[in-house]
Amino acid sequence: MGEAVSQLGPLVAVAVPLPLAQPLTYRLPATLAAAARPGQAVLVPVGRRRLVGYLLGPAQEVPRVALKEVLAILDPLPRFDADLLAFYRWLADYYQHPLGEVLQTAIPDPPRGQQIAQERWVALVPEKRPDAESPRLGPKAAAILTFLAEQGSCPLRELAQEIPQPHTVLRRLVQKGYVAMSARPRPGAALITPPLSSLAAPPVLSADQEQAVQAIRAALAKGNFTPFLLHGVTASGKTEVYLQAAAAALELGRGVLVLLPEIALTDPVAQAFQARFGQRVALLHSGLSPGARLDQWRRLASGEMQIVVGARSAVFAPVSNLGLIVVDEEHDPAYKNEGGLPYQARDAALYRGHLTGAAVVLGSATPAVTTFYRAQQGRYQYLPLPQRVTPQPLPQIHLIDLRQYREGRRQPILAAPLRLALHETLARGEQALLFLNRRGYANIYFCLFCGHIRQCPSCSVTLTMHRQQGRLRCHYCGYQEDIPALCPECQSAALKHHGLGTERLEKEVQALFPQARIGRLDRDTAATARKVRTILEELRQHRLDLLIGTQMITKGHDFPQVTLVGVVMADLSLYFPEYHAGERTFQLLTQVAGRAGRGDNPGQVFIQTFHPEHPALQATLNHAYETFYQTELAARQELGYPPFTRLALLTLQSKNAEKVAHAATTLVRQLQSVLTTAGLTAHVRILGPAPAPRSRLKEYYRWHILLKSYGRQPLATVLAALRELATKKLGSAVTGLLNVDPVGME
DNA sequence: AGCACGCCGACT
DNA sequence: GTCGGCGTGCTC
Repeated sequence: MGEAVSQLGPLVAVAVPLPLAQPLTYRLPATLAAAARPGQAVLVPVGRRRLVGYLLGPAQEVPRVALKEVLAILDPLPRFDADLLAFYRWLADYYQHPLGEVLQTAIPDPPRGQQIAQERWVALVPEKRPDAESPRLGPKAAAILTFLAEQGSCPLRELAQEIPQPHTVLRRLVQKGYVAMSARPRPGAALITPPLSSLAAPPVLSADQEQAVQAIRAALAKGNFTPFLLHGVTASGKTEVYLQAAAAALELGRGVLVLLPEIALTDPVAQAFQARFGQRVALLHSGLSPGARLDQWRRLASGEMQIVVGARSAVFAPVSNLGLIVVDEEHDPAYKNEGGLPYQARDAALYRGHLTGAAVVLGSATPAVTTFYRAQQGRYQYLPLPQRVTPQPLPQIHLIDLRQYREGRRQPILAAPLRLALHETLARGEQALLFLNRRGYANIYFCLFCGHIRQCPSCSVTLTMHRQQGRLRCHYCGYQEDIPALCPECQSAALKHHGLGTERLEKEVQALFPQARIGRLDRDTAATARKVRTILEELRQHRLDLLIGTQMITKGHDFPQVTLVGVVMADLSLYFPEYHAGERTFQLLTQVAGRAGRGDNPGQVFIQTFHPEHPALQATLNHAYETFYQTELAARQELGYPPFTRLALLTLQSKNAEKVAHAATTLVRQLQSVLTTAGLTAHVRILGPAPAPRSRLKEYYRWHILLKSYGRQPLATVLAALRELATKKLGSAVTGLLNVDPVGME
């Protein structure tokens, strides 16, 4: 990144991974001054701890604070330059998160959480054991001593996992001399180099592709921020446009950032980039160790590699002289990070492009409503790719109204038309996919006698029955128990299950088609990426006739012999607690439907639903993106949802039910008065407080406050005030989580 | 986020 | 007098 020699004085600002609004100030010892550069990882003392922080720049003396010294520079190569820092600062501001935590999320070296260069260890002092003479010890003190006697010395962290909140007691044990505390360094991570591959030549472009490439080329030549929407149906050749745009950027000496919703070494887009550009491509995939990830960063930052391909966190990568950003499948919800820093990688990519004057290409067959709206407004250049580059027609889609296919009093899992189509497909020796977005056997287990429904003890959800494992499991916190033989409430044996998951679907379909070779792909059968590949490979080699699966099957590559796709229950995703459940359903179904007929034989898609009239389903039926978009946009306007408003969702949580409820009510009142004083009552609406859809999760009671804002600035004002209120006035037992531009409402 | 300090009720 | 639970406040 060609860092100029910095003029760092004796005082420096360092961002540390703590929820602090401001960086901390340190003295730079003379021995380090010459080597110090902004962006370097440094080791600093914070309280009694030592943390890895990042050097931001020069600082002023802090009144009434005795400054400590930077202990070491951990790596001479800066992790970021001034441009990247500006981007990180914007993220911190936009998502209302401390800069130190943004850096922690963005930069690979401290991989996660509090990566402390040294950790505190505890051990018994051998010559000093409590005996009959000693004062009596409490149960917690005794537990600590027993634990240490068994474990020998161990990190304080491990002790705290076993014995919660040991600090007060430990302090006294140390004072008495029974326990000793010390600091030990942590081991580092090894470096791994990525594989190389031979380079492929570009194919000839269609007229539409050519036009798209020319438009992007023109933007690159100007060097201004230019956003594009590349709207192309499945198999319309988006990847080739990305590749040639990347080649154009490289010719101009500019770097390329490619984001994919998920990434594995086998990802077709990732492979295409490697095949075309070889060693110039850094792959940031989930399988990399922290050390290997850092190695890729170094090569990018030094300019040795000019292209990075990765999942959402690659948006933070230090590409030098960034000129082109590609966000493939820009509508995909995987771009939204939940937990930690809840950022939207696609939105962040747009802002990064704005900062560095890059062309930003958002590609999708089913663009997010928000994205398409901006293209319609002329804020993004619209690049349509309406033709498939392969000769196959789009698959024929049938909606099955489940209400019309009851058989007596029973509702069959597969209605007659789908059963028939499956039968014919299998008889022809072709393959089929069945999609059901819920795993397990059944999702409710209850007592016919007293009505008791098995629920998770820590969450307000029903337990899902997993019959093969003989367990009831919570899909939110991982709690599990044996399937009870008798009702735990009334001891009755009249226990019954209800609802449908992939495990039961597999069993029922196998009973219908005893000869068929059936596979299942969900998180139960394919916990690892390798297992996913194995199952998909079996399908490709036609060692399976039928594959049943959750969303995981929507993301595979081409399966030329799959000619039938069945969606078993489209309604599952239609009624999620999300303002864009309709959009998600449309995107999901279009993607699933695209799995049918990728080879020589035409494809058929059957979608089972109780609501065939729903606009999202009608639009899927007719391959009518724009019709769907118009309906959805009108609904969003009516209800005041994005793109017409900006949302921020505040979740308050606590193990104490009364305290959260009280804190939520108080906070809403305070926010209302903030609105009134700021004169923003017309611009921002506060909805709630209301119990969250999952009102209890992992033992926490949860309340929601939703902010709806017309315009970006009013929301920023309120969020700044909110941060102030939330850090001071929530009460100790209540924590607040802020999600700017939330996707789900869970 | 940790981690320390200090207040206060419970118990020897 | 200790022990230990819990709330409060700080970290350069």
